[in-house]
Parts: sequence; C-alpha cells; structure tokens
Amino acid sequence: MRPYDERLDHFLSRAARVFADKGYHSTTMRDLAAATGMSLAGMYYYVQGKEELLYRIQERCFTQVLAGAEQVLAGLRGGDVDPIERLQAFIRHHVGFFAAHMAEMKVLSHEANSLAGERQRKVSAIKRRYVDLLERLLRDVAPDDPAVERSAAAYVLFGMMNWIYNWYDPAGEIDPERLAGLIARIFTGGFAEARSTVHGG
Amino acid sequence: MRPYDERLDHFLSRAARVFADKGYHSTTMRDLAAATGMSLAGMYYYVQGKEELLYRIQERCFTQVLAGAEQVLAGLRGGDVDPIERLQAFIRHHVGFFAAHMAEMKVLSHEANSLAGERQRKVSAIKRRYVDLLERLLRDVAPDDPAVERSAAAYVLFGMMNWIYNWYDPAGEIDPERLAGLIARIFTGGFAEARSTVHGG
DNA sequence: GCATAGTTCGAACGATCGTTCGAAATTGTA
DNA sequence: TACAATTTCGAACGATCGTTCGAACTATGC
Repeated sequence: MRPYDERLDHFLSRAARVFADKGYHSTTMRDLAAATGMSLAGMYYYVQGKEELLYRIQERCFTQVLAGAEQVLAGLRGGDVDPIERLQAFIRHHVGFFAAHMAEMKVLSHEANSLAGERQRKVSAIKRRYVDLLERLLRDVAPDDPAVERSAAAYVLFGMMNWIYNWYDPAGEIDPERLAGLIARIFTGGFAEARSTVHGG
Repeated sequence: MRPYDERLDHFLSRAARVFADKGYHSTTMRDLAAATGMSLAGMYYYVQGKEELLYRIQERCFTQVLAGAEQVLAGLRGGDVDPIERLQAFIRHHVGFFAAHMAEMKVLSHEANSLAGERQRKVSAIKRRYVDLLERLLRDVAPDDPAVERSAAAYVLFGMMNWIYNWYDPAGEIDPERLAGLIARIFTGGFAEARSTVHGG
C-alpha cells in the first residue's frame, strides 16, 4: 500500500472519530486539522472537501460491512444450512462489526442524510444491496409472510442493531458477542412468534 | 390559552417539521423565518435563540410521551394485569405517539445530543424517567434477569421503536397500529424466548 | 385621542465557516 | 548536487451564520 493511501486511511479513521463525537455538521475543518495533526489547507490535498470526506468514510465502511456479510453467508451457502442460522450469522456479523468500528458505524447510521446528490445516491445504492440481503434471509425464514411485513421486520431489526451507537459501550459489562446473541435471540424468537401469531397456530 | 401561547405553540410545531426535514444544524434561522412566515428578528420575541428553540421542542414532546405512557399504564395498574400486557401497552403507546408526532419525535431521537449544558441535562432527566419506566415493566416480565441484560433489552426495544423515523411512513401500507403490533409481538415474543434460552428451560 | 404595553421587523454586526492559492518544504531520481 | 514531482501550509477571501438593536406598528384601557 502506497504511503499516500496509508495516510489517507489514517486521516479517514481520525476524522470518523471526530464526526462520531461531535456530529458531522458541528465538526469544523479546523477541528479535523487539530485532531489529525495536519494543517487546515493540507487536508485538501487528500480530500476535495468536507462532504467528500464524509462520503469516503461512509462508502469505505459500508462496503466493508456488505462484503463481510456476504463472505460470512458464503460460508453458509446452500439449502443444507438452517435459514434461521444464516439470519443469526448476519446479525452476529453486523453487531460485531458495529462494535469493532463504532465511530464509522455511528457516522454511517447518524449521518445517513448528510450527503446530497451523487454521493447520496452512491451510498444509498450500497445500502439497498445490504437491505436486500437481509430481506432475502427473512424470506427464507418466513416464506409465507407478505413482502410489506417482511420489509418492515427488516427495518425493525436494523433499528435494534443500529441504535446501539446511542447507548452501547463495547468495553462495558456486555461484550459484543453477548450483545449480538441477545439481539439475535430477541429478533429470531420474536420474529417466529410474530409469524405464528399472525398466520395461524 | 393566551394568543401568545398559541402562536408559540404553532411556531414550535412548524420549526419541528423543518428540523425534522433538514436536520437541526443544517436549518438556519432564516429557513425557520420563511417556514413560519415570521421575520428573522421576530422569532427572537418568542425564543431566546436557536438552541432554546430545539430545547422547547424536545422538552414539550418528551413530557407528552412520558405523561401519556404513565396515564396508559395507570389504567392497567395492579397485580391483576398481565405484565406482558402492560409492556405491550407501553409499546403500543410509544409507537402510536411516534407515528402521530413524527416530526417532533424525529427531532427528539435524532438530535438527542445537539443540546448542551443545562438544557441537555433537563432533557436527559426526562429521558431517564422514561427509560426507568420501561425497565420496571421489563423487571415485572422477567424478574430473574440480571439488571444489565434487562437494561440492554430496554435499549434494544427503544432501537426498534425510535429507528422508525428513518423508514416508516404512517400514511403507507402499514398503519401505525399494525406496526405497533408487529414490534410488540417481535419484542415480547423474542424477549421471552431469550430468557428461556439463557436462563434454562 | 392619548399613553402604555405588547408585538413585529429592516438592517446591520461580529464571528466563524469551508475553501483557495501560491509559496515553501520534502521526497524521489539521476 | 541538480532537477522534478510530491506533499505541506500560512494567510487570506467571500459567504453565511446566529444574534442584536432601535424604530415602527398594533392592540388595549381610559
């Protein structure tokens, strides 16, 4: 990896932490300069501007989550694996990644609408693929559910997982794996329960 | 109600919608002037400044949710009502209120850290009472759960409910009551499942 | 009609923001 | 060492922000 790319990566990570702490709009380029040790003008050698910086952070992080999830599920391919098990693997990966990359994921979750135009569209495209992935998993778990309800259930699950940036401390009493297990059990248990309640049984 | 208070209320509601649409920091006082029909300087007759405006919106809305929840539960008091039923009533009220006051609740959920100092503290105090209320309900449902896990479960539930500002359209295919039912079934079903999985049975 | 309190607003201020630019410093190559 | 490419940065610009101020307008009581 070229030294330029390494410095850019380091810059993105530092910036993500500041964005996560103070929020994107409240963070000034001067804050970022102070946090990264670069000069105010120096940052513009690596990034076109503040909004492109946010975009790079979001794009990089989202691509990693998506690729990671696809890779995890690729190891559990085929009809021989329980659909619920695949769903739980997805949840575990998402929560685990979230806990391991708190700053970036908070920026991804909280600043989802801080981009505009082309950049907004590109990030939304990745998001769509990720949501589709989860919806396919839910379809395998509950093939008879109406699509609307399945879609709503997907967003409810994302709510459980993405909200954690508001309260969760990965270094606290609950380690990431335990949290992932808790969320996975709550959702899969309740999702099955909801089905049996609504669709007979 | 004095005309002054009515105009203030109307002002807060209009401002909440703009904050919900564009975000607090991206909204300028000039945007609010245009959206409310008032002049730029005229708004300062009703509000000390931009941050106090956000505080008034959050404080008013949060007080309403808390009071509403307490009132709903007051109608289900005593040991004669199933704890799960009381929990479901809480969920139904929260989701219903959210759907009926989308703008304010989005501002409440998304701009939770946009206040500082005394105002931040006052809103946090109300939030604490509200979280405590839910945790007591969960304690009645699962008395043997460790407090940490119960607290985490509470935040997981809030995640399911508060995330909806990111995707839910109250005028869409899923009406608020159906969404509330879906969330209530997912959580209560899964919460019970999680308990039986973790604590034997 | 007059005085008082309540309400609105045009115009401007100071502060801070993101960004730019050309020069300086550093690194790589012979 | 000499030269070119890459990388850094001090200083400043124009724009926009939240807020202020005093004057002007309106409603109310006498």
